[in-house]
Amino acid sequence: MSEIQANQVAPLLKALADPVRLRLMSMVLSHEGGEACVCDLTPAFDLSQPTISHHLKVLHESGLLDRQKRGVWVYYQARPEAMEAMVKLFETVGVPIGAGAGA
Amino acid sequence: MSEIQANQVAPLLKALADPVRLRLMSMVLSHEGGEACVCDLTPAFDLSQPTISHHLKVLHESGLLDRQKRGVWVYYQARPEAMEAMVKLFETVGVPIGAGAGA
DNA sequence: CATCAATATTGACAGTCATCCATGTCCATG
DNA sequence: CATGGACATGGATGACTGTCAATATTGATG
Repeated sequence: MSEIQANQVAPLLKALADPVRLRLMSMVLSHEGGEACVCDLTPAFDLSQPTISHHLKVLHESGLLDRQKRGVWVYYQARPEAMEAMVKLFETVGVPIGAGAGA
Repeated sequence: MSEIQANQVAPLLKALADPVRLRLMSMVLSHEGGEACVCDLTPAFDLSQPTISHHLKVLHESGLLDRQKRGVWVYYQARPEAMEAMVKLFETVGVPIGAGAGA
């Protein structure tokens, strides 16, 4: 792995290397339609709304989540490459995605 | 993905979420015998020896690398689970491991 | 236009991190 | 036992991060 590649991959891993952001990704991926409104995500955490907004921004700016505003609500959806990476990651660590067949 | 799982996986990703540590893992994995001496690794970076030692410690303590002292030299080798995870990760981002057939 | 609800932004703060220099530890060897 | 080389540890420091409270922005609705 070249230095250049390392410098490209590391920020993506950094974006995922947080329990809250991992769970956010997981929730978006497993949510109906592959997308979730902020209002679906925020209540699942014991964190303030700005904090969740911050984490979603990190995931968005690192290219893992797409943003889409619909009316007053904002929907986030995993980008295809992110989805592939997350699925492989979850596979590796034994996390079920859609069904409940984890190790 | 449960909160517990997220709390388990995040530290592993955090350990990998650094360009230097990614390259260290890659170098150890692709090195002959799947192991590398610190003296093999340090010269590849423009960093001080203590800094490399620190990164190796992080990888070791997160369970990704095993340590083995042989005489004056210390050899690091990837643990099997780490190897699997890294291979999948490299697959996902298009990094060749042994041969040179990357995208 | 005034108000309310959903989300983002700003500013602040404590904690963590990557890095270095200096030094310590351990082992081989003369 | 003294020396030198390989590696680790400790301490310091500047940069970044996760979090919150307060506030701004935007869209729907009366």
